[in-house]
Amino acid sequence: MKQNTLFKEAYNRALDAFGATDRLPSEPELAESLKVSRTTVRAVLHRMAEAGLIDWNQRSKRVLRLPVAADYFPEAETRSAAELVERGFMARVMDGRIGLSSPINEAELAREIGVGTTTVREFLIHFSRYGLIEKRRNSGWVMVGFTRAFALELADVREMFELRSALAFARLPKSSELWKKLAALEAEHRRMLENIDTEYRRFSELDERLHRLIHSAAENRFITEFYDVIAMVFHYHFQWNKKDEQRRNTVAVQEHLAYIAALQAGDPIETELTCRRHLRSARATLIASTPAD
Amino acid sequence: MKQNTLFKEAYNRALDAFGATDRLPSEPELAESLKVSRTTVRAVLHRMAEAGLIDWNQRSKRVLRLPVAADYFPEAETRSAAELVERGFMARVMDGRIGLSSPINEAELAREIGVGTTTVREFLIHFSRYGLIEKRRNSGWVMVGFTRAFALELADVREMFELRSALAFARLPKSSELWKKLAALEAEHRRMLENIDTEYRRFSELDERLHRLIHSAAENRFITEFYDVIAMVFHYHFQWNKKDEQRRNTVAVQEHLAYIAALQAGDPIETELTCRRHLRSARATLIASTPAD
DNA sequence: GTTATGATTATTATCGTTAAAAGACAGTCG
DNA sequence: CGACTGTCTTTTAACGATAATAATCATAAC
Repeated sequence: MKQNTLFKEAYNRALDAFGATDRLPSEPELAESLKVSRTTVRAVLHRMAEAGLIDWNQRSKRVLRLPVAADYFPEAETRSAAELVERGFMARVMDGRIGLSSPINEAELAREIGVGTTTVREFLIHFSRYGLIEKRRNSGWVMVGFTRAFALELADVREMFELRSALAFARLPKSSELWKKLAALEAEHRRMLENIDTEYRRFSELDERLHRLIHSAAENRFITEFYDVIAMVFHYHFQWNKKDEQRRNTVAVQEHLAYIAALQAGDPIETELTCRRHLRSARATLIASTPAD
Repeated sequence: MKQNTLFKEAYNRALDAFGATDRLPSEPELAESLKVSRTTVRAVLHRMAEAGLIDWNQRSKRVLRLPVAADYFPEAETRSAAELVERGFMARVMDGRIGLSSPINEAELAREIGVGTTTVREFLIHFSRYGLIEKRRNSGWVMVGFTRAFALELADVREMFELRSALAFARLPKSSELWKKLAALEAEHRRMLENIDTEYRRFSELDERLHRLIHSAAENRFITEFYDVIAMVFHYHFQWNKKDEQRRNTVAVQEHLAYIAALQAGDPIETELTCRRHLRSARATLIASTPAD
């Protein structure tokens, strides 16, 4: 049966929002801020009243006491079956329990993760869009990606898309919101470079934000969505290949800064040059950590 | 419950293969040729024996009589629930019952098509990879594609990919198998042009084969897979927009021939020119039939 | 008269179950 | 001895059922 994880998660977030105010807002307002339906909001309010946190009578929702740690639901109970499957699957990919050409067994995964087979199946169908796993009719799934060929093909498309996006970015009117975001990212890069010895592990997150920002200039859903594939592959790649990480990331931050400067100058030639240079090292890093075919 | 559609379909195909020979091959051989497991082959043989078609005793499978129409299972019973859903959904998109920003109701679709909700759900998850429908959390799906913006974004990526593939094609060594396939397609184009008045409806199929051939030169799974999206959109577009079809297709065949000639000449400049010209008209046709935003 | 509430209805997320189909294994036939 | 068969085990495909959640609608409060 479906677990009320959404309710529990919303309840926890609602507790976080118990601020200075001694009255809670209306149901529709709460629904809006918690991003859930009114039905769930009402369930949350009922529980708060039961727990003696508020005195709830129609429109009046008076705060009786502030929440303490014991009022929160354990975080584990706030994860839907679908999330459990995703985490469980990814963990298995990362630690190698699911490796290249491993067969993937729906029932076994479901049992281990503790969810129904349907949920696992739906996750795999969805995940197959990234091209890393494939299905054989009336038989199981196999991991096919993470080969060198896969990485090369991914890198090729990435370069095509990013170059186009970067040139579109350079052409943006100076009034665009994206320039402000770029400036903010530039500042973050500089801060990171100053403390690179301690900060270099945060690079992969910064990298994703910069590339997504640039891709957003293309205003093309196919390009934007393709970045999901890249992000996933790089995310897992970064988890694997820790060798030389600090040096690689330092170089990458510098490449980013040159790239950002070229964009800000609106110089297409320099943009193309710095973009290519950065993507070339990203490609090399990725390729180096894939098994040879 | 799962229906034995695979068995029925394999049985029908096995009947088709009842040739001159009076003995059927071994189980593993049958399994190989029918592309099913031995389990299914044995079910087929059991049924054939019951129907008096063969005398089956261990390795001996003697043909007693040739199959007649009544021996076949009705075609409707050979379609899996998943296929039913796909056809049912597509039919609804084409005849407009599911239109732009229509909400899509899993339970309702399932009831109408006569399958379980899970099957519909899995189809929708899979189909969502084409970017035409989107899901809202804990709520239904909506049709979002087939807008002008979607068409423009699709056309942009298509041009990027096809240009790259075409240039790769032009660079292929003359020994490549792909040149033979291209020559065969060229001949088909010429034949079609001669009888364009009667043949023009077959163009869309020819178009897909040519473009898939060209894309295959890129040897990139992301490019190849992207053509699935294009093919689907064009397929449905061709179903809708019958206006002016003969004239459009005549022009397109001529553009194809020029494009093919440029490829065969191995001339990159001319390839790019003819490729762009053809894609420009394809884009115009597509855009013209999408609703303005 | 607008916005909020309470009650009701519709729809999704997820599970457990079962027939179909695939796969494994030991024994048998040529 | 190697391929084939019969039997048994494992796994997928698909269904129906139910709690959670969203959506709707009439009424009440401001």
